[in-house]
Amino acid sequence: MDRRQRKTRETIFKAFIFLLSKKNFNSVTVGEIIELADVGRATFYAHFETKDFLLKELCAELFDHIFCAETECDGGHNLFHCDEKDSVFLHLFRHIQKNDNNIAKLLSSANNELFLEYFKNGVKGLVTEHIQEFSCRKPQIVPQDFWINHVTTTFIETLKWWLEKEMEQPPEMIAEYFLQSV
Amino acid sequence: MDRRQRKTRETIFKAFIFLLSKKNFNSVTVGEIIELADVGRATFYAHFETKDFLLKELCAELFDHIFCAETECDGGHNLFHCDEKDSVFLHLFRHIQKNDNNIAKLLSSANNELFLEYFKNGVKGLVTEHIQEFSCRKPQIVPQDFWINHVTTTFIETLKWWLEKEMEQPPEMIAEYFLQSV
DNA sequence: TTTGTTATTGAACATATTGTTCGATATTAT
DNA sequence: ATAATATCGAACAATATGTTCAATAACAAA
Repeated sequence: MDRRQRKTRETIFKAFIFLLSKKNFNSVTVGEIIELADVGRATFYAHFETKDFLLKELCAELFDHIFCAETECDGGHNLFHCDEKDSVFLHLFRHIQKNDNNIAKLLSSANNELFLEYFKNGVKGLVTEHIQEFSCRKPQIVPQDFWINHVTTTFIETLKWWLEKEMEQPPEMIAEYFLQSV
Repeated sequence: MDRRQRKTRETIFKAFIFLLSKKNFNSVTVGEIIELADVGRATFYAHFETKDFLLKELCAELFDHIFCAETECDGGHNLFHCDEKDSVFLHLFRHIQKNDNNIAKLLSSANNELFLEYFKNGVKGLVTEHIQEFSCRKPQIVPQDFWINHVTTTFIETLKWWLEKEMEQPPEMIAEYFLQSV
């Protein structure tokens, strides 16, 4: 990809993230974004069809690499499975707390619903792969897809609760809360 | 309240609900609402400051009366406590399935996030009042507000799951799913 | 019924936002 | 150097927002 493209793409993302931390998605206008990013109007629309597409691509950039880490289970960069004793979910909590790339910031912004909805898809994939670790606690009567959904949303809601508390608890404790309540 | 006011207020709500069932909140315009409701532009703004206020007042009208039913525990209209054996939550599931006032329709529309967020506040109140019924299952280590939040969101997510399945299961079964998984 | 009050109307209005177009300019890769 | 391409900026039509105002209709109380 052209360096110019990469640059404008990044500055637009940066401006967008900043504005999302100030106000909610609906009231952020394209005009504000391009003014803050200092790019031409035509340039914006050359990159993103609409504001909604901008959001989708931002989500993809933020979350996608997190949820495909199992496949590349080789080097030291792997977030998951590096320590057999620790659960995948503890690693996720840790990774979010490190706050490398604005994830925690966005997940706890006024628009958290927006991002959490996207985030949920990734978590659901993880849960589905690790569902056997929870199957012993599953009540007989509930269907499997209900159970997967329940474990997933319990993770999400645990995370939301943690973010609202401004992550004052250590990730180990939060992971324990999650595991205990499910 | 003036009959004229009540009438236009209702027709605006009706038009709004119809449009929300067709497309998402952001793409519904004031122009569409007043055209469908057949009221003047000035009339709309005499009733509602903005589209967001319209949404809030609609939520209030739909949900508020449901969540203060405990106080008026006298006549046969009472949704809760009429049968000591049944839980408050089973009654809620039943009431939603009856679908008197578009609640199920809106909760399962493309905008369900919008309404469920509002709905959640009411459920949280109910859960808080009935939390002792769940306290025996509460893990020791989790704080009380975490536990209340968990029970609440489990209810909400159970409801969402049910709505996605188009309420094919009887409310008794859903209430059982909910009670078992929490 | 009459009278004073209030809600609605419709049209016009300024303002803001969206998404597109196009020629000129600057940057990149070969 | 040259060809391709990204950006610019300004203008543009189309749409949406929210306000204003005088005329009209519906209401409540006498």
